[in-house]
Amino acid sequence: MKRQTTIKDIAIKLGLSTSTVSRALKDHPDISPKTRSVVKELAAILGYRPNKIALNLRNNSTRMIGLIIPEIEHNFFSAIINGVEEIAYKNDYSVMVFQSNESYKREVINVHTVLANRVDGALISFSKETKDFSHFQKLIDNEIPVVFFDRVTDELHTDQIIADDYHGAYVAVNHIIEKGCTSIAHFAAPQHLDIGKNRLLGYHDALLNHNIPYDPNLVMLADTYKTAYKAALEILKRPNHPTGFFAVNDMAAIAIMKAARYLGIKVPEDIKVVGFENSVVASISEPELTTVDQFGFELGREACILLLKRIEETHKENFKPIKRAIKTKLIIRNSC
Amino acid sequence: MKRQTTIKDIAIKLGLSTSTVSRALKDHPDISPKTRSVVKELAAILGYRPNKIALNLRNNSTRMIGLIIPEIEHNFFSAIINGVEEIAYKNDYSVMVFQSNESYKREVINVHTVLANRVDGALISFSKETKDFSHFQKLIDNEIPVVFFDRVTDELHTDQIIADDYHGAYVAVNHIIEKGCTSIAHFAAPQHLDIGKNRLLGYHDALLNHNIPYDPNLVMLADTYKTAYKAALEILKRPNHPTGFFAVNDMAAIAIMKAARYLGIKVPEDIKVVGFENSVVASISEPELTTVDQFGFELGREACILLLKRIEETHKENFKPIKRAIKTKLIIRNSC
DNA sequence: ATGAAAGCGCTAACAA
DNA sequence: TTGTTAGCGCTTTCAT
Repeated sequence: MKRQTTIKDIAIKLGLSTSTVSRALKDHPDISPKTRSVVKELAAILGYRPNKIALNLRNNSTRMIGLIIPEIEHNFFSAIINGVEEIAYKNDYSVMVFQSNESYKREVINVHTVLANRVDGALISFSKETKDFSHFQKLIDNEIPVVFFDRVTDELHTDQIIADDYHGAYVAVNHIIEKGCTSIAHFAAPQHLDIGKNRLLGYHDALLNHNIPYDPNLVMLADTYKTAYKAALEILKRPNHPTGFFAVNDMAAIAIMKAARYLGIKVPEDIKVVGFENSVVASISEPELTTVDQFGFELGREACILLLKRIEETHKENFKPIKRAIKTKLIIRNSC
Repeated sequence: MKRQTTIKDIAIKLGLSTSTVSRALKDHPDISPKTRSVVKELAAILGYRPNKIALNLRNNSTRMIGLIIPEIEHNFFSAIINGVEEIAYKNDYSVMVFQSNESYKREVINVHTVLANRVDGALISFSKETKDFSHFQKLIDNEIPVVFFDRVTDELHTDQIIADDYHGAYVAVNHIIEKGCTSIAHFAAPQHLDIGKNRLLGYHDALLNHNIPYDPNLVMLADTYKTAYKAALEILKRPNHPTGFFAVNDMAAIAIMKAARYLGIKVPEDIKVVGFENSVVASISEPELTTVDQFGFELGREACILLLKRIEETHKENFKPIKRAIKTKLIIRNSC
C-alpha cells in the first residue's frame, strides 16, 4: 500500500501543528474558520482519509463486530448476515464473518481470531459439533459483549435470540393433523441443540393435544439432505408408513419429497410434508413446500440491535441476560 | 472491553523492559533461555494476546482482505466466499465481506469502508448498476492490490478471474441443439456486463456453427426469477414458441420451467431448458436442471491466491494484469 | 543479555 | 486560537 496522507503531512505543508489540523478536521469550535477551511481544502486535495487503525488503537475500539456462523452457504445464515449487516451498517459498524463449517476445532480458532481482532462485540451461532463452551467463555471473560442466536446454550450467561421453535413446530404439526394425517413422522436435529429439542417438543405436544400417541419410531435423526433422503427411503418402505412428515428444516423436507417421488409416492396426495425455515428452495421444489418461516433476516437484525445495545451500555455490573424468541409463521404452499 | 494484558504489564511484574519481553515472546536469540521461559510463563498465566491493532499500526498491514460482492444470499457468491476464506484462512488473513446489494451507491460506500479499514487487498465483483468505475480507481491509486472476479471490466488496469463464460455457453447451447432443438431462446444478463456479453456470444456462435440463424427476438433480457418468469410466459404463449431455452443463470432457468408448468408445457418433453451456475437449486427443481457448473468455490480460491501473490509482490512497477478464466462444465440432469 | 528511545497516526489535557 | 506533549501497544535500532 502506498503511504497515505496523514495529518502530519497536512500540518507541515500548512505550517500548523498536528493538533490544530486534527481539530480543524472535526470542526472543533476553537479553530478559526479560516484555518478550518484551509485545512479541509488541502485535506481534500491530498485525499486525506483518517487512519482507522490509529483511531482503533487510541480509542480501544474497532467498530467491528465478529459474526461466527456454521455455514455461509446455508440460506438461513446468509439471510441472518443480511439482517446483521443492515443494522451494523446503519450504526457505522463493520462485520467480520467467520465460518465454523460445523467444526468445533475451527470454531475455537474463529473465537481466537475474533479475540485477536479486538472486535467490539460478537454474534455467535455455534456448530453442531460443539458441546463444550469454554472457548466462548474467553470472550465473556474479556468482557466482550456476546449475543448467541439460533443455536444457543444455557451453559453461558449471555443474551440469546432464537426463533420461536416450539411454537413454530407446534403450529406446523397442528396443520398436518388438520389435513387429516394421524401418523406423523418427525425428522429431527441433534438433541443437544435447543433447536432440535424444542422442535421435537412442539411436535410431541401437538400430537398429544390431538390424542395421537407419541411414537419414538417415527422420530428420525436427520437434518441434512443426505441423511434425510436415506431416512425417508427407509421409513417410506415400511408397511403402513406415516402419511405426515414434519422436518426440522427445508432441505430435509425436500429430501423426503425427492425420496417419495423416487418411490412413486405422491405429495401431497399420498403423504404430506412440512419443513422449517422458508428458504429459497421452498418455493422452487415441486410441489412447493409448506414450511415455517423463521425470519432469518429479522433474527439477524434483532441479534445485532441487542449486541449494539450491550456494546454501548456502560453499567456492565448485574448483567441480566435477555432471551428473545422471534415469532415464526406457517407458510402454506402445496406440499401439505 | 476489559483492559487486556499488555507487554508492559508483563515487563513491570518481572522488572524487565518492554523490549526484552517483546523479544522473549518471539524467541529472539539474544534473550537468555531463563528470561524467555519466565516471560512466556507469565504471559500464559495472564492470558496475554498480542494487540493486533497495535501491530497493524506499526506494520502498516492489517492482514485483512476486503471482499465486495453483490449479494451474499446468492448461492454463487456464498460459494465464492467459501473459496476465498479457505485460502485467506490458510495464509492467516481475515476476510471482511461487504455487499453492494446490486446498488452502485452502496458499492461506492463499500469501497470507502474498505479503504478506511486499510485492508491489504480487495476482491471485487461489482453490482449490476455499476457503469462508472472511478470509485475502484481510488483503491488502485492507493496501490491496494485489487482482483476483480466474475463481474469484471477492462476499463481498469487490474487482474481478473472469471468463469469461462463464452465456452460454457457454447457447450450448453450445443447440447440443446444435439437434443434436437432448432429454435432456441436465450435469457440474457445486461449487456454492459462481460458475463452477459460472453454468454450471449457463446449462444450466438453455437447457433451459427449449426447453421441456425440468430434471431434477436429470441433473446430476452431476463436474469432474475421474476423477470424470467414474466418473459417466459410471454415467449411460451407465442405460436411456434422456441423449444430450447438457455438461461444466463439457474434462477432464470427455473423460472422458465415454472412458467412452462403453469402453462401445461412439459419439460423436457415439450421444451428443454439449460441453466448456468449449478447452484443448490439446480438439483432441487423438478425436473432437475441441466446446467453449466461455474465452480464458484474454485473461482474464489483462484481470485484469493492471485490477490495474495499481488500483496506479497515487492516490485509493483511494470504491473501486468493477469486474466484467467476458470473452466466450466456442463452438468447433465433431466431438463435437457 | 538487556534497556532506552523513537515512531506508527491520532487525540486531548494542558500550556501559552 | 494554536502549540506542546504524552500516550494507545508494539517493535526495532542503537546504546550499554
